[in-house]
Amino acid sequence: MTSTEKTEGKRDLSDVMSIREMCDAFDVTPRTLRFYEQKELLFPIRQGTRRLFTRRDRARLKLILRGKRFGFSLEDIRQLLDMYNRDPGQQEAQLKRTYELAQDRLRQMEQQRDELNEAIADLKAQMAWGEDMMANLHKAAKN
Amino acid sequence: MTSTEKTEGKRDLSDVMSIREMCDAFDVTPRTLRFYEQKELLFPIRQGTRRLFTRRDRARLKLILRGKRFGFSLEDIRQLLDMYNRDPGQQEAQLKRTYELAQDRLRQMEQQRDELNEAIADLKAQMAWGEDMMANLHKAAKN
DNA sequence: CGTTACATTTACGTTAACGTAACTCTCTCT
DNA sequence: AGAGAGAGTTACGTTAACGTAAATGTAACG
Repeated sequence: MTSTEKTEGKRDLSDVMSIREMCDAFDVTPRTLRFYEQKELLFPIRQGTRRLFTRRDRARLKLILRGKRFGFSLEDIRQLLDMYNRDPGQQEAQLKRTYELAQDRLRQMEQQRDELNEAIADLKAQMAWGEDMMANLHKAAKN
Repeated sequence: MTSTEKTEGKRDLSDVMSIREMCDAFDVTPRTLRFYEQKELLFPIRQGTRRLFTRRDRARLKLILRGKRFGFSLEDIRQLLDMYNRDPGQQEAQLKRTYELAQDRLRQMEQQRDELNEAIADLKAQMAWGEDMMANLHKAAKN
């Protein structure tokens, strides 16, 4: 008991970051961290009124930011994160579900990329047309 | 005068579409057309209270929808459209300006595509990792 | 003339992810 | 004790492109 209290106490008090340290470390604003807490994406402990972000919070934040880069919404991310910390039993089904979500997202992203490529090609074509127009305008001006 | 009135009258009354015809032809909702009118992207004439969309409106709508595919905002599109119908004189500067905007947009789109490709690659890597996890879970279950 | 079928106007609602006041609280330094 | 630095809370603001509801109009059909 005493040893457990001691080690946990050590972990909680030493391996902890203030809101500003978090902002500097992850390049986010305080507002963002508070927002994520409100959305139940992070659960910093409180020292009086101050937030103290644990190792666990930092791990979650890393995943959150990665998820955002993948284009997942915060709500999607919250659900995924929840799955991994609830019911530490049936890991398999959860992993599978995550994998499927990732597959869906991957398909969306690839389709989006394809559409973007199409649009890029179209726009390039239009621009070539525009170059012609400009060239002709110059010729017309010379005549 | 009389001939002008006659021809213009013919054009305006025959070559004109109702709001529903427009919706069917361009696959948009009435709300969208009214919204575009309010935003000064379209200028349908009025028969009493009804809107009548002219050939010119249809041409503009085509450009609007194309612009949207390119990711331009309606406000951007309005400005571009305005340039082409105002001051039919200095076409050159306007064309150049449009061309530059298109170039900017093109760069944005290409960058966006690149970022998307990066994210896709990352996500694929993560998924491969997920597959490993699942495989290991199965092995662990068998032992 | 009643009803059906569209059209129109007006104006508030939606969504995501924070930004931005405005004000309070708590320390710490001097 | 005064002052300034940071943290915290509350709550409204932002942006784009329409959606949607409510009330009203009007044209044609039977």
